[in-house]
Amino acid sequence: MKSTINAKDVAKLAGVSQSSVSRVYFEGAKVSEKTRRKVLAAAEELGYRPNEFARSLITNRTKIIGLVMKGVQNPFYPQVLTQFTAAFKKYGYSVLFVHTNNDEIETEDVETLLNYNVAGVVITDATMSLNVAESFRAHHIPLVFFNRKLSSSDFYSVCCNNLNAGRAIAEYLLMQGSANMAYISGNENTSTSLEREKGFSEVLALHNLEYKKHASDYTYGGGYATALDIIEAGELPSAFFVANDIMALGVLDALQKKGVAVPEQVKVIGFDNIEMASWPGYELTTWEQPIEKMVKETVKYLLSEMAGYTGSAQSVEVEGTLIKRKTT
Amino acid sequence: MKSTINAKDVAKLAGVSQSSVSRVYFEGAKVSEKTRRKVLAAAEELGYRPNEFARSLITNRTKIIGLVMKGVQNPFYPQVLTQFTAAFKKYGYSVLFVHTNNDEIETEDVETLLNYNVAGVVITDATMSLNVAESFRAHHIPLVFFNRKLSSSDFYSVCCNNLNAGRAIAEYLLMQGSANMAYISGNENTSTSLEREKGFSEVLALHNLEYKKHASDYTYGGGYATALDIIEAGELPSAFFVANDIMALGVLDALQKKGVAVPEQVKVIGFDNIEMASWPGYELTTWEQPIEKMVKETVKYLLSEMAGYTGSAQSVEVEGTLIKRKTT
DNA sequence: TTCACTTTTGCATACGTATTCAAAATATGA
DNA sequence: TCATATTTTGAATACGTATGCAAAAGTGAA
Repeated sequence: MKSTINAKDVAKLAGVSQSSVSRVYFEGAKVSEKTRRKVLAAAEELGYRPNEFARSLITNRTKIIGLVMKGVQNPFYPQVLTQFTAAFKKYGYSVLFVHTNNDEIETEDVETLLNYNVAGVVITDATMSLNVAESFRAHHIPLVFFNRKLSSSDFYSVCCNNLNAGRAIAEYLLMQGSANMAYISGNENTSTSLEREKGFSEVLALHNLEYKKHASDYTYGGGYATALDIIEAGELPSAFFVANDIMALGVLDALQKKGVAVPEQVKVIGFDNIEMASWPGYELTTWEQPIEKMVKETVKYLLSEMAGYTGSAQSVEVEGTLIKRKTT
Repeated sequence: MKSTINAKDVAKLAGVSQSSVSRVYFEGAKVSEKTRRKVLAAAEELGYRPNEFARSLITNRTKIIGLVMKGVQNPFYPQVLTQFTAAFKKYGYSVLFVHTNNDEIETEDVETLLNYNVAGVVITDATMSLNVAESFRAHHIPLVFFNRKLSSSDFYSVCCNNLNAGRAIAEYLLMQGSANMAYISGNENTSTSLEREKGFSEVLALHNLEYKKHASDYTYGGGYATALDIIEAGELPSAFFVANDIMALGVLDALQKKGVAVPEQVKVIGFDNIEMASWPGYELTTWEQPIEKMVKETVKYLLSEMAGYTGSAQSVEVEGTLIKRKTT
């Protein structure tokens, strides 16, 4: 089998010109039904597939989306990854996966994205300096911050409505009769953690209630250690709002270890609704992030920007839902 | 900023030919130190980066590795994904992520990999028909099955030594005084589940011991349901060997729900050593798969095949380690 | 200096596709 | 039927790079 069958080969066999072959494979080009059939038959016979690199070279466009991710320890993100790949596949786009250890995407990875001239970029977990974000803009590469906002917010971002979620959670806990609450935060420089807290504190303030804030880091270990500290300091509240599920699981395990009854002594509510939250061992009440919708919004924007770049910025917020289980 | 600065632009500014610019960026080409400096200075000034697509078009090679994955619900695999991206990055390769829902990779995804003329392919979770695997061979694209073996084993595979692991686990449980054991399998057509069982049963047979096999599916829910069935049928053994950790966690939760004491009444041992196995709520004894080594072996093979294709097949088995915790 | 030899450079070309433009084919209308 | 409008086609070219080949530049010995 010859490894490189090109449009010219197909053209010869089909008895048409290379241009016609090209047109058959180019979305929206005009070809008569007759030549289309001839070309497809010849292509089938030869096992022809258009060379993506030649295409990209001449169109200066690609069908590759760069997806930047950091925290794969949190099961929420792998799920995001697969949903994105599935969603993009529908439109013929493939995903170039970029993993960063640091919070901020490394220059090397930025170069990769630029070298491959990706059609668009999704940043999930990680952050990106303003400089770098601007350089994508200069190249007219659309960019979406997924579940994060850049402080200078003239970039597009898609989030769950964290403010409303925080409010609803506070109201729910109040309704359940909790008065002495605590918030266990994620990494403190993330917009998600800050906004969840903001909504939460707003509502408590309306009821003239104080709450204690404990800084943590969005990891299981962090949640576990933080809860242990709180218990040992004798500062147990009547309810914990934990900034994400994986931390909340750590909190639950710490409570269990210390023999604190959930939800009788302490209520716990998480955020994300990862699969593990529904496990019989946990049955965690939580706030569901509507991943499908968020992904859909992201893809919609990227597709429209790829069709015609505007660089428009917006902060899209999708509403989530409270999932009541056994920890409240 | 002009979006497309090419080698000719750099050449003009540096006062050399386009070929010289090309040679500066081509690994192993000969350029004098003087022109190299001139070119790099000019490139820096213009913000030049070589166009990957033009490169790939002419060299007929790429720096893209296709990574095919199915089960992201099992935390083992996201970890594998990040380790691969990190390892490949060192050598300048990027990862094209392909997610498949079915066990077998879909034709559409195969086409994607071929269209992008990937330099190599890693199949982790999924399987691939012999036909498809052969077509990669026909294109001289090296292929590694990671943690899986194809039945017709003339393709390269890298696994943990599952046979030895199964043996060691049986011996360990025997030493702990268990006699009446049960194996909870993963998907039954996977080489991993079969080989783990084979080693396990070998050793038990040597001691003239029977064991009960329960078919399950490598998911938490599967482990949970299977264990519940066993308990309700009154068939509780003195020890469970569970084919992976995520299932073992389900088993532990089922046992806890039914008030079965672990390890007093039943011992449980898993496989993989995912992060959650070490959580205080579980403390699962398990078998550690040496991911780093497995990844390293895979990358080593792919790099050598990319340097010069041989299509050689081998079944590499890396030894794992028993991690003793509180469930045995 | 001259000559032989090695290294470096530039020219020209090729990779496989999309796209412009003019020519050819086809459809339309009277 | 012919003349005109419309659609389809093919030839030629461009995209940005790598590379074979020959010319140029550099090196070293005598």
